[in-house]
Amino acid sequence: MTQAAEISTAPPPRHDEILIAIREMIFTGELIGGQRVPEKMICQQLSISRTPLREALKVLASEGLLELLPNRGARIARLTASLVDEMFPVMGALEGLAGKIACQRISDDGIDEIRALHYQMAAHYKRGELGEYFGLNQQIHEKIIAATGNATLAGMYTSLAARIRMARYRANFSQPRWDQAMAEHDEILSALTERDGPRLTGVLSKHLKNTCETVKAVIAGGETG
Amino acid sequence: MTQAAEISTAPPPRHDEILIAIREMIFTGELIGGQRVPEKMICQQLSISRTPLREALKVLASEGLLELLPNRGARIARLTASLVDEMFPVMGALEGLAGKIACQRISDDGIDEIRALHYQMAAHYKRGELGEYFGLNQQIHEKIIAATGNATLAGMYTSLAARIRMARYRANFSQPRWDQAMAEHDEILSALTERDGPRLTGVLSKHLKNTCETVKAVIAGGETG
DNA sequence: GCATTGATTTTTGCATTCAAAATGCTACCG
DNA sequence: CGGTAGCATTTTGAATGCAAAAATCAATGC
Repeated sequence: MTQAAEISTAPPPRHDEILIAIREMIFTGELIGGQRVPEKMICQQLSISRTPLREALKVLASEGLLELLPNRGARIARLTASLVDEMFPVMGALEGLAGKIACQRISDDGIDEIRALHYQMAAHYKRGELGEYFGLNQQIHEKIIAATGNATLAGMYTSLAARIRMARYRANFSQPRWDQAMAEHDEILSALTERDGPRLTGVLSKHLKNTCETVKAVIAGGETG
Repeated sequence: MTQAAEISTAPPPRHDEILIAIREMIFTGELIGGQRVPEKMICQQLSISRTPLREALKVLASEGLLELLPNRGARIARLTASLVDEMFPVMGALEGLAGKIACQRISDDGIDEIRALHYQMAAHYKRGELGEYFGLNQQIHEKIIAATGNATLAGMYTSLAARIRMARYRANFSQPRWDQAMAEHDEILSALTERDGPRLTGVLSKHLKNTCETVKAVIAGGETG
């Protein structure tokens, strides 16, 4: 085994980094829904040429994060209420499946990790730290999905979650809604601890329905981010 | 309104056609699992340059139909048993959701269309015409998904179905299995006619489990297509 | 005879270039 | 004054060209 083995010391492919960079620009709100994306601008901003950029744009379009208008360039996808109504039932089906499988397969250590994240999140909730709360919240949901050991499921979930993140709905996260969400998370942790698949699936579904309403409220308010 | 309006008389984007062409090459078995895909070869075959081809390859990779090895080109994805075990539960969740929604939303005409497809399929079954059977089978499942009116759901389903189609499992479709599948389809039509969502979901799930076993049998037999 | 090393060839990744479509502007006409 | 036609500019779509990495092959040493 004289070769460098599997550890890739090679420079990372530009194309992937561009993908990540643009996704980040969308999530941070640097690029917002409906906005056109001139290739030249992004090229200068990232110091790359148009070829790898265009490759990344095609992939992002296939993920639904932006739309390509032939001969008229790309624009950031706009999240409509009807799209949200489409996406959340699918999210529900995926998370429901994940809940069921996770209860069967997650290790005790895995549950402990989620519990740790949960209490961290609860602390941020009590201190009113919304940004930190959302970060932990996302991590918990991802951990549950990851606990299924199903990469296909995880990939689809992540893709859908990314499209919803475009809404930046946390801007419309009222205190009552926050209280409710935190209570739902208590239930989630409880169901997971008891490895009660059906209950976890039910709670996740309820949690998701409420999130859906919040997101739609944001969109209806004109903030389509 | 002097412009050409929405009717696109413009030449279709090469990039999309390439995508479709390569997908077709995978489904027809012209490109088989594990096989490397030299850019030059495809370029000559389709009479295009490498730039749009590479854009298409990136998209296909993001769809899971092929994998990109940095600096080492693309290869057709290989369907492993563990991947199939991942994909079918997700398919089940999606089809289950589709069954539920379809029963609520499908029009009577929509049911009639599926019924027509069903009887056509049954005729091919009786005549032992496997290829035609599979074509109709695919159309029926797609119709059920389409009846939900949920494009996000349909897109995810289609993407997963495409990856499974790579297995060309019809090669291993025994007569007993075929009899069983046809019986399941009778049940599917029946549940749909009665608009019995839970029953439809259950039948689709059973149908899918059997398909999963058939696909895995093909893979285990060395034919990874 | 076999393995290893080095040069050659091929292939990939990206930048650049060229052509076509769309956009914006100006001048002209009603 | 408003609208349209024509031209210039900008932007996208695709082909080509160039540099780096990988694969291939030959020669050398053991």
